[in-house]
Amino acid sequence: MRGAQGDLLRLVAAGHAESRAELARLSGLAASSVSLRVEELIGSGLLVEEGAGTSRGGRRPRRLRLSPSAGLLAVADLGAHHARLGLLDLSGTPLVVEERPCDIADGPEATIDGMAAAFEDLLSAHGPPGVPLRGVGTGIPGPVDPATGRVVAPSRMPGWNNFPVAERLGAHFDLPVLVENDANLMAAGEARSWPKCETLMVLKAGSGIGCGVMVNGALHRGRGAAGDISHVRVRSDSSVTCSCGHDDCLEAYASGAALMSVLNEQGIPVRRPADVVALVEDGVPEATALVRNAGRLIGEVLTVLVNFINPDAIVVGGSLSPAEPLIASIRAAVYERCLPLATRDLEISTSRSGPDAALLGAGSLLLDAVLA
Amino acid sequence: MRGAQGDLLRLVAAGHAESRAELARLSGLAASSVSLRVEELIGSGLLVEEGAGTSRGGRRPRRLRLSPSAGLLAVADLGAHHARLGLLDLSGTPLVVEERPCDIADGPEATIDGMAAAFEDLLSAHGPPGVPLRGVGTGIPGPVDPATGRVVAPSRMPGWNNFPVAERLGAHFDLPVLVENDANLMAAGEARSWPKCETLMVLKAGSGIGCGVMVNGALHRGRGAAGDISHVRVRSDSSVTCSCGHDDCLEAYASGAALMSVLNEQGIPVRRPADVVALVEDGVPEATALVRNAGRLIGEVLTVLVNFINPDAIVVGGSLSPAEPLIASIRAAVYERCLPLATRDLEISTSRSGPDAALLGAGSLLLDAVLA
DNA sequence: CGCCGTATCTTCGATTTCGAAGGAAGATGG
DNA sequence: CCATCTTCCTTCGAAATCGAAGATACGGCG
Repeated sequence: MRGAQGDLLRLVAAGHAESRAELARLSGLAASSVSLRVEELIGSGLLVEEGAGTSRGGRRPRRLRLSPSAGLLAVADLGAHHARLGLLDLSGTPLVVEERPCDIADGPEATIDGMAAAFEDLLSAHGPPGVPLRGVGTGIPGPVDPATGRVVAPSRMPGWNNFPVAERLGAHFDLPVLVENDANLMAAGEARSWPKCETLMVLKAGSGIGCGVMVNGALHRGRGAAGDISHVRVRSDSSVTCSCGHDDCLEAYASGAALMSVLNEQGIPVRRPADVVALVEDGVPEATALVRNAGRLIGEVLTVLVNFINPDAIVVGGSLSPAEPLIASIRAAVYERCLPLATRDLEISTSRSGPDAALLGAGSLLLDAVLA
Repeated sequence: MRGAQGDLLRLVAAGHAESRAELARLSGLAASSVSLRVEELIGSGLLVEEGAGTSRGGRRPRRLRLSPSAGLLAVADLGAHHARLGLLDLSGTPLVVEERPCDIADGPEATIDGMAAAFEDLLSAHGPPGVPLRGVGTGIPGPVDPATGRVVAPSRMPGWNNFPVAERLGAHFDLPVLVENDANLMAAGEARSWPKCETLMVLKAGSGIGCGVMVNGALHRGRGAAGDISHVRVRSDSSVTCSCGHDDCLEAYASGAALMSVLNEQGIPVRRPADVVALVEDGVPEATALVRNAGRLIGEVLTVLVNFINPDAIVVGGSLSPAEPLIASIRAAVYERCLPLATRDLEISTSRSGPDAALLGAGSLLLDAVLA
């Protein structure tokens, strides 16, 4: 499962290639070599041949797929008050996804151990017998040092600073382990649905505000905090001090948490970002105005980044993203203020991958580790 | 000169490898294959063996260099009122560099044809006989569509909009042609001096403000305008309308042109950005205050980008960059406002490649086209 | 229907690449 | 000064890869 052999598997698993001919084109190998190796992979039970594809004017290709028994990945997306967990096959297709309550305030040990136990539950309940688990991974709602798998200076995860999540998770499974920021996972997940995008920005608007960037098919990590936009200073009349110690951070005005706190002060009770969305859909003017303002502020920040990075698309996800005024005012700000060249073919839209985007992203990134 | 053979040449030319052993390590090929191919390349006169390198504990490597007769590149960096031109060998080392007056207001045809003539002059005066020209390239002080080599909506190049620079230049030389934004070229040039940087931002502060980004050793182009920061809205008391039609663009406050126009209004005559630098060095308070303010505004914009991209270094170049207060106030703004994780090992400094950075960058990018 | 063009996949000899072993040249350390 | 270690480079048989030619399968067209 290493080297060039892995490259072929990766191309099939990632959905880039479906036939020997496509593999030859994408891998750069000669068609004959591809055939040989595919035969080996089929022999070892990792690939299966499955019917025929559609003709492109000549003989129909024989479709290749990863064998369902090639392996499983256990992935999670940790939120503040709940975790989404799933089992994927090696091609990233979910077998099961479920949501469990879980409080990161319980501390890292309990949370990670609980996650490991939940993975075991899922495996025994839904894992086909004889199919090996090949990797585990999770998203974290805070900055993660990619090299060490540690949480670094999270603003909304008390007790987690510097905790070695990857190590703890790896203690339960002797397998490749992935620990990554949640917005980054969303970006990796969405990227599979935007195959023609060289540069993709994914904004996660939930309790917090996060952002992930894919450049040329790879996640841009920088030194670990890349994609952070929550502590950018915004233009504002009033002056609010953010938990980071600076004034007028985007997060202090436009995050779900900020919106909820304002609404609660106004006597409108909300407990989760989804409640805010519901209020907007019910036409509650206070909520709509707040969301619209949040979108404008986020959009103004994106303005700078769009001019600079020239993404092909911006995907807005997260629990606040179903609120129409949010994305509308983001669009307005970006299209009004950015350079024509940057916005000419820029698409700004909601998720194509749906609520499991982060889990899919974890699968996609884990695959690289598994097939290394 | 194609394929794997070219990869070895490229590694030597780019300065990444100096011996067969290094080539083997970096190319992934077996040492024996490298030896074979290097022998061929020496046989065909493209590589030469030159003395011995320094030992790393064992036998000394036999140093490899590109043959001086392997070829030449003719490169230029077009400014508003002058052009820098040079001849490089294939390893990017300059043979000659000279500056000529030249006015882009004369229009694209005259400017490009003049450049071609200047290249011919340089070749006949300084080109070693028998050494073939293998590529030509130039930097443009405006946005360039990388696919077509056309100038796109330049703000300070009247008459150039949509002009096919690459085509016009290619009409004079039947060779690979490179046309690229000047800040992008600077970024590519600096990257050679910052080998350990995965992500590098280069800010060009001259008459205009430009920026180039290198990600994982490659120039990030986006859809052509990537790196543009001049039309970002800045926080300001007054309100100035920029040539782009929006209010309070960075360029309208912090570009060399903007500083010069303010100084001239104050009765302090300046004609070039270098004059502003001279005033600052002479301690003229009006100039110093202006430059300091420009640095603060630029720094505030960089703040957003640093949090987002997490570069390993920011290089400040351009004709305004020798002014100490500029870089000092950029540093102050970035270090004060950015996330600790993003600034922890961030270096902000002036050019390591000197005034020829853009020419070196053109050489570096051209090499890829020549050895393709 | 049979022929042609096209695309996919396989066969097989020629070529390239690998990698283990060994020679060459220098550093290190008694 | 000599044994030993490290690194660099080459040699040569084994193995992987290529690529041209052919076999297979499909759509379209007269």
